[in-house]
Amino acid sequence: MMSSDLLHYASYDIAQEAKRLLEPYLMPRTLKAGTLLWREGDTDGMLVSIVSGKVKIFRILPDGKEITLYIFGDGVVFGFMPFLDGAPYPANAQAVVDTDVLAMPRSSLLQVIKKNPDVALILIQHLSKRLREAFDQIERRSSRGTLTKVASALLSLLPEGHGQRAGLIITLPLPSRDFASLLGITPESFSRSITKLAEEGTIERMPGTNRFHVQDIKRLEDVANLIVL
Amino acid sequence: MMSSDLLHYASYDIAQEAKRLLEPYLMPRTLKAGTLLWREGDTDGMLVSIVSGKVKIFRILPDGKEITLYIFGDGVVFGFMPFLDGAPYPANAQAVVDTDVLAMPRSSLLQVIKKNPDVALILIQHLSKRLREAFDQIERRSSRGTLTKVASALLSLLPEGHGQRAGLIITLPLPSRDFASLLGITPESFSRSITKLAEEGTIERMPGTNRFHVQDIKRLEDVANLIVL
DNA sequence: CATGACGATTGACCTAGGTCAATGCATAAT
DNA sequence: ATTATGCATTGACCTAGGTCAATCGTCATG
Repeated sequence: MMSSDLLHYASYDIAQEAKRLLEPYLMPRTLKAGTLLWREGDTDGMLVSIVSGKVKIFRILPDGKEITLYIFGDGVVFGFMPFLDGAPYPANAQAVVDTDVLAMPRSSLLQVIKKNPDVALILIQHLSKRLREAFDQIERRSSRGTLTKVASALLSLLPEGHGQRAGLIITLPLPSRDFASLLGITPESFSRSITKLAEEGTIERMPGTNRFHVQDIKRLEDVANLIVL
Repeated sequence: MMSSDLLHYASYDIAQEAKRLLEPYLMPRTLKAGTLLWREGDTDGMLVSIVSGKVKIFRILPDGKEITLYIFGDGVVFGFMPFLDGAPYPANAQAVVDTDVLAMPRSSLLQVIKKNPDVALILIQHLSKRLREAFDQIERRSSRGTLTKVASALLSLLPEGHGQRAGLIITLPLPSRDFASLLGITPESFSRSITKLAEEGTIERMPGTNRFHVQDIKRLEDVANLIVL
């Protein structure tokens, strides 16, 4: 089963704890939209904690297409992989909007780990989480049916307890083009799926915004779960 | 760029070191082909080191299709994720052939980690490796062109220094059906790609075996690299 | 207001590859 | 030897969805 953390915000204590430990070494820095933090293959980089903004982790295929692995949002800590196993960054990182971060150079991180082994445990948990998310990505990209992908993606964006909340409004945290890429589909396909959902009354577009009003959440869940018949 | 470790054998010191540390706690066990080591969602399991055999890590989609995430071979250590972050196993594990393993129950692993923090570092390296491989999977499944996938998969199975070795023989380590699933394609598509490669003289079938003779390695590399023109 | 620019949307088209079904080819079982 | 079983292969078919191109909105700029 997919846990469907499509967008990544730091949820809980792990990130907090990590930040507390690392704080003394973190340096504030502002990244203009479009800035590359590092490229796939780079061996030198930094550990980053996002204060506000969004960073996209992606790969470029030989034919030039890019595939988005993650979109990281406020509070997420990342960029530590090369420190852990010595191998280069496995993907590119780019700020998709103006982004404020706290950053720490390679050397400092190694110091901290030596001094405080607990940091290692925290990193392990981060890695585990990433790995689980990667599995979800694989599943997402392998399962067929764009409609399904879109529906489940929308569901994952619903605010907290969607028991029968009044405000069943979904806000895309990204331009739909980028969102589509995160789902491994084209913007056109994304749009078509939205149109289909709108036509059958499951959701309603809110023109001029990246928002949708959910009319029939039960139906949306059905579509997401591939209930064929 | 993909590192293309399609099949996973323990390559280097990490696994050795891990095994040395864990040895006292490991119990030999034999798994008949088809045995499930654990299911996705299980919270209780074990850490496993393969002595001989193969284990498939896979997920089942809601529609019943299964997607193969890894095939682990001799020497690989795996199954530790739930211990690290407390969450359940993210996928199923099944022996695909009769397999001899050394296994360690959950409780023991926790003890060892407490006693010897270095183990944590080793686990980190394992996790990093897995994560990188997962990215490769994502890339593999996202890139289009079955021919490309098959060609690069075959290349990754070539024995060591394929400078201009005499024996350019590729042996599929799995029935082609399973191999196809690892590539995220159907057995039929796999077969078709092989046929195409054979027709153009790039490889030659060796009937009755899971083997192929590579005639034109340069060409094979070109195909793998998507060199369109 | 007019113009441009950028993204979302829609339509028309086309193809890669999944599905289903038939056939072949081996080894295993009787 | 003969049948049975299981997988690989091939063929025919069909569709999801990628690609390309045209249109439409919306917002920013002069």
